[in-house]
Amino acid sequence: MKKKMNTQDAIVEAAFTLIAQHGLKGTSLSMIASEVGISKPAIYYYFPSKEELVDYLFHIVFDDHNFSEFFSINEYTKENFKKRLITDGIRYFEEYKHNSPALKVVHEFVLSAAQKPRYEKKLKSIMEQFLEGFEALLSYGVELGVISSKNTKVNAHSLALIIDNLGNFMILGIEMDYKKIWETAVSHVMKGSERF
Amino acid sequence: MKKKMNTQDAIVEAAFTLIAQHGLKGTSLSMIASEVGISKPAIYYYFPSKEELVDYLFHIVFDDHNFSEFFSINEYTKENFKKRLITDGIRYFEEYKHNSPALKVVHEFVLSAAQKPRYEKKLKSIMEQFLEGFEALLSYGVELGVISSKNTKVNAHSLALIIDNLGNFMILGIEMDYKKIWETAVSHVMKGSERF
Amino acid sequence: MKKKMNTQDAIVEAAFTLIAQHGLKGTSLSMIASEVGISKPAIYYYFPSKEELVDYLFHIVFDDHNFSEFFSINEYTKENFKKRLITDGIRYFEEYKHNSPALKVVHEFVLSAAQKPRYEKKLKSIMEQFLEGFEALLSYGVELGVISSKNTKVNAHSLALIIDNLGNFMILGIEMDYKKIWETAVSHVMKGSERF
Amino acid sequence: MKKKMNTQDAIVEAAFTLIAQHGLKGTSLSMIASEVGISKPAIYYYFPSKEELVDYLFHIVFDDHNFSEFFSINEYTKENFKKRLITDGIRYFEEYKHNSPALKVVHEFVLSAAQKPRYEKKLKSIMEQFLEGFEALLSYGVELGVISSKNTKVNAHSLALIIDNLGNFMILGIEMDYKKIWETAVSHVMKGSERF
DNA sequence: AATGAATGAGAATTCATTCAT
DNA sequence: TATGAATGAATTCTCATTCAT
Repeated sequence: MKKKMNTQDAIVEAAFTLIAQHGLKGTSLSMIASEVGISKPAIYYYFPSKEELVDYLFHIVFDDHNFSEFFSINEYTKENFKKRLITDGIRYFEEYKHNSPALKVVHEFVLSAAQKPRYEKKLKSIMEQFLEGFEALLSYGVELGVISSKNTKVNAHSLALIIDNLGNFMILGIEMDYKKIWETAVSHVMKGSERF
Repeated sequence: MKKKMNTQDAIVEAAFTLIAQHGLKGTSLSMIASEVGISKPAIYYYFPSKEELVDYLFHIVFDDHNFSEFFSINEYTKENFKKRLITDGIRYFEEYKHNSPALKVVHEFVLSAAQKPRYEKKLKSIMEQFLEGFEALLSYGVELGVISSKNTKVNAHSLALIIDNLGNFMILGIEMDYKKIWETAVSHVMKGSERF
Repeated sequence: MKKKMNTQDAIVEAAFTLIAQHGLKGTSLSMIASEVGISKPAIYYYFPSKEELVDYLFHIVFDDHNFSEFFSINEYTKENFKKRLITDGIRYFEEYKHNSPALKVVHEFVLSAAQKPRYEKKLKSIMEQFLEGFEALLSYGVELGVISSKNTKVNAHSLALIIDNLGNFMILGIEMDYKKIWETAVSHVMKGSERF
Repeated sequence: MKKKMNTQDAIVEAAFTLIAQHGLKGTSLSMIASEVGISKPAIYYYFPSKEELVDYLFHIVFDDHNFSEFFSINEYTKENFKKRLITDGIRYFEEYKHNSPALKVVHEFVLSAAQKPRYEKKLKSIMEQFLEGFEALLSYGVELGVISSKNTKVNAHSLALIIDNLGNFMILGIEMDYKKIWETAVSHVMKGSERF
């Protein structure tokens, strides 16, 4: 399957793996080159600089890591809403369990965002997109009459905060009843749950 | 008060500020030395290596950043429980607003934990302590009769996940109704909130 | 006319322009290739190495930049000698004003001559040719009876030194009364000027 | 004599020698370091970058290479003016014969001036200073009554052009009657020489 | 007639660290 | 309690060149 990757893909993959292991600054072009089995300058044939290689990874990661990738709003119905929201969420953070390098790399980007204004903007917008995804989903739930109409925004953000951090805690290997936590969080936003 | 800091403290403080700005790997001893106004080798008089300096910072950060620093369980009463939990929580993540270097450094450590097993363990235990803090607090609430007796652990973890991530989102400057989200989360764990 | 230059000429022209701008060592084959719009190895189809390309430029430059190109001895007469010498000289250094890349490249070669014995010889012979050109011209003037018969060689060299350096100063953009200086120099070698 | 130079001076000297031989771009820090017998980073202890090292050389060269270094106007009298001007001039370009690296480095700077605006300005001002030096000297000669009062500026510039280029031709090793040329040039500007 | 892919050598620079003083 | 001087190893990146196609 992996048989004969082209060099560019091999560079990208090696970069992912190594950055996941050693961090953005901790990964040098030498490391990548020797992982791929090519010479250092060969990388420059595909990417004009380390920065641009990292940018490329950034886009790959976040293009795969958006809300709609995990929660397809159009498949939600009145009947399946709660169940679907629960299972989609579980699917989302379960990915962390498999410890895909991409997810650790996301972490690296979050970190470096604090230092690189360019990333900060992009990352912020991705996060906001994520929040808006939940808002839209809950709004749709309100339309369907299955979601409490009060505080949609606050509820959406709460769900986003929880599910995002569940992944973070998972990476650290902290034991929690992830599914139960998520189920509870979802239940709180379902109709009949509001009392305040 | 700050007048004549001793060199060691000056090094530590400079290291904090710089790591917050440039990251762990992005901060060199040169930078620290010139920030403090001493020579590079002077740092070696106080710390045998960069690694040990970082270790020292690590301990400082996490000794100040523990649960009981923000939530003093013994001041909670049946009457003030909810209010207190809300205000203590707000106080916790409000600190992020002031953007204290220490908090950005925590982030750096979280990140580097993925790469340094030594940190990983320590960090994990700190996180778990944080979770246990919430568990203990909620258990005390159950005793006092103000907290739902069901799913104490799940509720405690939910609170921890939310409050921790509220800080993360704040660092990125994402606009949310932070207080409302926290109030809602607290309300969900108060007695009378349980229905499922 | 220039419409469809062949690749070789395009390489040469690009090389000229770029060397004039960035110097001999500051101009890489990559730069030339991308200026021409071809691939780097394509240059190797026309020139076996950078060195040989530079050699080629060297010859082009100095074949165009010889004495007789500017001073056609056979058009000088007793009557027009002074005037002609003045106007030909002006024409010579005025070319510097137009800042032709070729002239900056000459400079580069002069410089690199100090480092490359191969160029040194060639350059020296070109300079000597230039000096001999003036000697021949003045000798002819002596024959015609318009030029002081004393010190012909010294006078010729003086003229050569002045006219050559006028160009150098022009490149630097130093303001001088170039024409007056040249006129005065020419006058000094005309008959009747000698007194010592 | 050379016994125990300090490292900085050794770096500067090595840089001079090597730049004279291989040019500005052709001289690497590695070369300098190994010539001095130190490690590459040691150079960075003394100079923050190659550029600043070159700047330093630039200043050294031109501080030693100014008009008043060679022509001390206050030692010129009515009686010794011509003789003095001739001998000072000879002393000036004779220095080229000894082929001091500094002079070849000047050449390098002249060349690179075309590419580096920062150098261009500096170099231009040095050249202009040189021209003004001759103007001032000739003006003084006019005051003393030994120099033709006509065209002082043009005469000064002519002398400057000749003496400067005599050095250039000397570097190339072109044979000329340098002294005679200079003597003739000086004679032309002395009183009694004017006729036009 | 030209290119895509790759490389070895070497450039400038930075870093953590050492050691005599 | 510090520093001046120095270093080995590493970093990103560029360059002239090669070669199969």
